[in-house]
Amino acid sequence: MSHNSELTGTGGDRRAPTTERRRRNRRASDNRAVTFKLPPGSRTLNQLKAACSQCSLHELCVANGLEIGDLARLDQLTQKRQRVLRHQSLYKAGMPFHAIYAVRAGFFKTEGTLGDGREQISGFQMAGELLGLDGIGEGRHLCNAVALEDSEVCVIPFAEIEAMARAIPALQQSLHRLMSRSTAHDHKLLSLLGNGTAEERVATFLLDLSHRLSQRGYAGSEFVLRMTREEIGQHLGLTLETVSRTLSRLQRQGAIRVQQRLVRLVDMDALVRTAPG
Amino acid sequence: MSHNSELTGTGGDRRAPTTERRRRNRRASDNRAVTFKLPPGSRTLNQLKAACSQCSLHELCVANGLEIGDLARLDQLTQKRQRVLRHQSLYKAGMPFHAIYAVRAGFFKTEGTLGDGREQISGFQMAGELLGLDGIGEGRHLCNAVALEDSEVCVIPFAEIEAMARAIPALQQSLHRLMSRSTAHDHKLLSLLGNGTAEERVATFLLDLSHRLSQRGYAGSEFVLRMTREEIGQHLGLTLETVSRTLSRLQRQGAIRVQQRLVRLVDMDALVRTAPG
DNA sequence: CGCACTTTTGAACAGAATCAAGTTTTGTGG
DNA sequence: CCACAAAACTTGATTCTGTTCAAAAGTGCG
Repeated sequence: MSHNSELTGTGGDRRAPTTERRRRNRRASDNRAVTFKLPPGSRTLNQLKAACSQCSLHELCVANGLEIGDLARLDQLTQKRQRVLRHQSLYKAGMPFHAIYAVRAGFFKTEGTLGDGREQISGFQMAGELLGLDGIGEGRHLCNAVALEDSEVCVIPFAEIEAMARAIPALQQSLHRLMSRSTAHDHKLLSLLGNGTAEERVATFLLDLSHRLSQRGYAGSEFVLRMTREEIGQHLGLTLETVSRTLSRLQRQGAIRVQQRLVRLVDMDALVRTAPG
Repeated sequence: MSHNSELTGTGGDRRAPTTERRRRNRRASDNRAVTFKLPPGSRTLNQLKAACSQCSLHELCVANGLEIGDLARLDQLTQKRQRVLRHQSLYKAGMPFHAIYAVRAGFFKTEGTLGDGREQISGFQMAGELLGLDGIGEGRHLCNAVALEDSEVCVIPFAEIEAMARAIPALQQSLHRLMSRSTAHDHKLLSLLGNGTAEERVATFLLDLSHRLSQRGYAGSEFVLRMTREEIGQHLGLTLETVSRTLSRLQRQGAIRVQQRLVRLVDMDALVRTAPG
């Protein structure tokens, strides 16, 4: 598949390959957020598809646990969509915080900068995951959310979902659960960066991706990495060379099979044994 | 004050130095959570002192932003106190999650274990800070919360504060703000562990402590570390030897003055220059 | 006073970073 | 469709920061 376009999840093995998507120019500097105008007529259809009640990611996202009636109310909030082209930012550090975002399709990274050149990628977000939670506290975003492929998000105005959460206990709980899980995920990552060897970090990273892809119905044992070696390194606290070497080593050990961005987890048990915990 | 039950904050420079606190036996294995029976008669007084509306940490904690009437309602929730002796656990990984906790006095660490010996301390919590947020997602605690000195917490039943947050928007917002800030703090730490040298990590750690102590009315330029070098290392992803060496180096450079647990930040600017970001 | 714990410091070692070169892949424009 | 340029990836050699191993000194408490 040359460049597959369709706002694919991440696996590439769920939807059939589709017609080529036209590539927009995407220079590294060209990262304004862009909202697409939909062609006239498509609006209604899109709204239908868009509703939480119709969304296939339903039970992974904020809608989890809601009754049918409440789902309909949530639909009102999540009408607004925003497309973000590859290498463009959904939001940037310093921008005022108004909304959180649920990834509908595509793949994001959230990166913080350390003043000098160094950057840390706090996480990668795929379909059904939330973006922007760290902006609540200060009323402005603290990191850049950049699409790694052409993507689409649901825009969820935060004040409004807060209001709705007051009326719908299940929504409130869902929101809290997601925030808490994101914290738990961060703590695991902290532990990994604090204690893990390069091999443990990479193995854990692959298993985490695999797990999240499985949850979304993609094959967990073979997938395409949406990020570069450098970005993996910025996430795991390693250099791109070390990431590359470690992937090669895991391959030599027979745990995985790597070919550029394509990864196959050949010996899952070996990976699990390699990962700590 | 025989066994210091004077649950001191953390500075040690706010209250006058007192008579030696009698050490309870504090074997590593002796870490059950213990709720003290208060001496008869003291109950009423304590409840009064205990109320959020009377609490000096008021604006740092969940009560922040509440109006006087709502504060009174919150007081109903936060009646329950729990003392935790040094080296005992407030909760442990795996225990069912029912409540979050606000540190009223004392000092905690939250540590996760990696199966093998390795441990990561995700954070240190001082007066006014929340404990247990990472348990919401799974309904059970994911780490151990251990008191580093005799401490006291407010027990906040989570289902009840959720209910109250539905009724009091300011409380809801306060809760969300605290969760978000904890995430933001984690992300900064991630960045530090991913990119920072030992010197940058230790300098940043000292500045963070200093800042939080200042917020609480303690001197930010001189304080007593409540944790061992090993615990600092488990937090920053360093060995205790490296922590010790780094503190010595910072002292040689004239940035700080260290004498066992006592730290004085002599040249704050130098520290800030050393810390990244 | 003695014992356990904590801290400091030194010396040797190891894992990842850095520096460097070469290859493959991808994208662009003719 | 091809050629060229840029980006991404791999691999090797060397360097360096922090770890490990080890010993000794300081501190606190019974």
